[in-house]
Amino acid sequence: MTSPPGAPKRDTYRHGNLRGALLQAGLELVRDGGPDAVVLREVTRRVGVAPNAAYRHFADRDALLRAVRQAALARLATAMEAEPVLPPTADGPAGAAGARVRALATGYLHFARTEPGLFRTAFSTTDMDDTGNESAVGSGGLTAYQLLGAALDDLVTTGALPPERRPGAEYFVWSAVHGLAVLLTDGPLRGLLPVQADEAADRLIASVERGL
Amino acid sequence: MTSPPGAPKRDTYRHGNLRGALLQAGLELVRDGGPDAVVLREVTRRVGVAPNAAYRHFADRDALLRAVRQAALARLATAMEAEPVLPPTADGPAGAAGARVRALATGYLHFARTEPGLFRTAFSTTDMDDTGNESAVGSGGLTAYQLLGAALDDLVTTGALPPERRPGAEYFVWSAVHGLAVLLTDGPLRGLLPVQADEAADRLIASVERGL
DNA sequence: TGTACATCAGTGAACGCGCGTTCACTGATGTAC
DNA sequence: TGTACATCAGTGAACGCGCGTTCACTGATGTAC
Repeated sequence: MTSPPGAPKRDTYRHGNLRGALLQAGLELVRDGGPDAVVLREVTRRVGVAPNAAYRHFADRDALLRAVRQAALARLATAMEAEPVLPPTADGPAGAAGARVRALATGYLHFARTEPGLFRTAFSTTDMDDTGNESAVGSGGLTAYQLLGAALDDLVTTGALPPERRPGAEYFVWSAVHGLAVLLTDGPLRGLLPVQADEAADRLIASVERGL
Repeated sequence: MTSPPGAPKRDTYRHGNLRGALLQAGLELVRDGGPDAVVLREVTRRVGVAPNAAYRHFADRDALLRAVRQAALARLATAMEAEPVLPPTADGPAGAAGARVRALATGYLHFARTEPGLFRTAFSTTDMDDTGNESAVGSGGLTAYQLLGAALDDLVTTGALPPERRPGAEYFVWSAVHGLAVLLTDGPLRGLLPVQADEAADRLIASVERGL
């Protein structure tokens, strides 16, 4: 009467939280394998359930993948919030606001490099359910995009950023940081040594501040 | 004795340039569909040849995909070279060098937005055959990365960029431009109207120059 | 407290699909004599 | 110039695979009386 090895034991007929378990398994798969690793049969296999059981909780494979993507986006937001803010380089509230922006950028890059599978999944395209929607928020209740926007607003109110340069500023910051993250994670720069990547990240963040 | 409709006619037993034809078909598929659209059976179908005929010219599906990727990278380099250089904003060689950098960035973004499938394929990851290698060069014989490097060197020799800021500068410029390209093409910013995307691109390029 | 019943989460078997790849082959082409 | 032959590009048929999804089902749970 032993369960098959590696398969999760289950004593009740009902699972209890199958939806959550499927999502969790999806996240694990995605962690090393990216979005394509969300294979319905494999996900149910991991949870120890028949393949079609998933259809009680997700309309189809794509719905499951979307849920996994939202969860990955939420983790990104959480990682950005959690990144420690280093001592400001300048005094006063303006210096603090700058330090906050740097922390967000660092957190973004750190997440991408530590969790490349989750990062790739978070930005894998399917349809238009975007970063700004739904359950993509971090522990603070804001999305990654909203965190950045708020930090840039602070830059303006503290006088560190001229108001006329505020519009569209998030596209610039986001692009630079996202670009490096993608190049390091998935792209031609994936061969860089960690030290080199660190240095590239530092230089990039400095250049971004200068460019704002 | 009519050939099946849509299938390319072939009067000789030998194809003549099957390798080239397969590559061409791969590029067409990739153009709308990205790297996953390189399906060996579909490629041979388009060329009007038995599926296994491809194995005379490519070791396996992945080898074909790699060749397509190199071709896509080459087209990117060509597009960057071909982008017209706008009148410089400053006089002298320094102004010209700046205009050249702007043209490269604009060409990059233009290619990504005009040919999202090719762009995505060019940077789709498989193994370590990188941008800098093999047949990824444009019509001028340089890769995209080399074009950028040369333009940044000119910035230094003309005095527009302090030499101490030259090291690693390509990572910053490349990241910013690549990041916007990815966000617009594949990512959360793909919903932007063309006008908005244009403006974001202009602002980004201005910020990058400021940040250098 | 006990019984009848509706609900609905999970099952088991099956489907059709298109894929990449292998095999032994065929027959046009180019070369050696 | 003519014939024999080796080469090797493309063929035809078949393979095993794992996938997503559908179907009619079973049986534990929770509720109504």
